[in-house]
Amino acid sequence: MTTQTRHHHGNLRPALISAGIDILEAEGISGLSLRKIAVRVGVSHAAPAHHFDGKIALLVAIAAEGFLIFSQMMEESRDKAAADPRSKLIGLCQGYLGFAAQHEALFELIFSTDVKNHADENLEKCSMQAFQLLQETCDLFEPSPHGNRSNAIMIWSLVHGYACLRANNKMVLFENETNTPLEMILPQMTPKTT
Amino acid sequence: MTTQTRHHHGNLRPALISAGIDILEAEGISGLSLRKIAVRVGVSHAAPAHHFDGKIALLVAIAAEGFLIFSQMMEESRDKAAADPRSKLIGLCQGYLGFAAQHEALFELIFSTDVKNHADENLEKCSMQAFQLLQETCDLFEPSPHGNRSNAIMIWSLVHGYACLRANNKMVLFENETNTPLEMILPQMTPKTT
DNA sequence: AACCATAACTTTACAGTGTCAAGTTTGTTT
DNA sequence: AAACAAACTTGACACTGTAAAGTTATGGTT
Repeated sequence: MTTQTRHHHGNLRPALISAGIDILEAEGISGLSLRKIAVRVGVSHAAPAHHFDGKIALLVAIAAEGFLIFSQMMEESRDKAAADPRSKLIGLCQGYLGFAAQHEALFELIFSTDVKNHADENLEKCSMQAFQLLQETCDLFEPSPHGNRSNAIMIWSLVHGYACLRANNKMVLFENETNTPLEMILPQMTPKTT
Repeated sequence: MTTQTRHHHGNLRPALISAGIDILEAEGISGLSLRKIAVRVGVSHAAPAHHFDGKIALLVAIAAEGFLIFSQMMEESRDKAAADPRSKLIGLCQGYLGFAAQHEALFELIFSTDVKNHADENLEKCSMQAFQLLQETCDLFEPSPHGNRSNAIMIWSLVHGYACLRANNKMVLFENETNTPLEMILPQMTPKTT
């Protein structure tokens, strides 16, 4: 009941995830260690082991949280956009790119091999939710003649690749077109008329 | 002149790079350590320090080598394709995807933050060469109304994103369309008539 | 109220990592 | 033959993740 220092932290699991995100954003993936997280939360270096089955499991939990922020930014940006399908899609993609730019390390983490190779139910749920947003926004358009979902695959690939290449500074190869807006590279698709 | 064990290895630098690639392909990025590389080459754990300024510098050298393989696969695949522009482009992109699939860890490395944040002349040269291939293949088509290079930006983003998402098994979300061929998502562009 | 089982956390220890400083061997130059 | 620089080794250090064993708090039962 009192707020004095207790032997039991009491809320350690979420605190570790939150501290992990902080360190991640400040120092990048390579600067993130279990022991640093433990110090920041004010707990012994072995404490995380009682809440996460190894470092990767903590990374996965952080990644799940990352997917939530990811979804949130995409949804918010889409909702702010005008009502027509193309504006909605561009808004969503701007959210995608915004997340990649503002949460560089987190973006790297959620698509990292470490995380992908560690099956986790909650992570699966959170990542599905993010891609569901993309899917349903693509569904505002007529399906491609090539198949129901090839629009979504194309858009997703396009915006993801664009985000990666921008993060890698590869776009500087294209001189001063560094900020090529989405409008230029998003292909024309026909909105549904329903 | 003799082949007996010498104190001096004599060819250590390239040997370290080569061993590094081997371990990388076998165990992934997280399994790659300087000491493992040293052991595999049959040299002391501190030997690499005399040829590379720290681990990252060795990773960068490996990445440069990776970009060479990358270019080689794209070029080979493009040259095997039919003569028309679209076939050439699809061939090149198949090389791109083939590299990402067959050299998963190397693909991850060459686009990693560690490597990108370490300026290196040779790496710059090798990566430029890879993207030059993509650029010149896109130049077989009429430039987009949005600008000279927006075709290349679009194609590059598209194929890179597609490669990443496939590597991350995210395509399973799209049921059995896992192997959606490039033809379906590559947009139509008008070949030059020269 | 006393007790105890269990969860939460600490302490200690260990193997593996990258890096540095100091030594040894080899090859080359003079 | 001597001197010197390059190539490599040895030993040490701080940091990492993980495991085992010990300590402290919590909640429930009687």
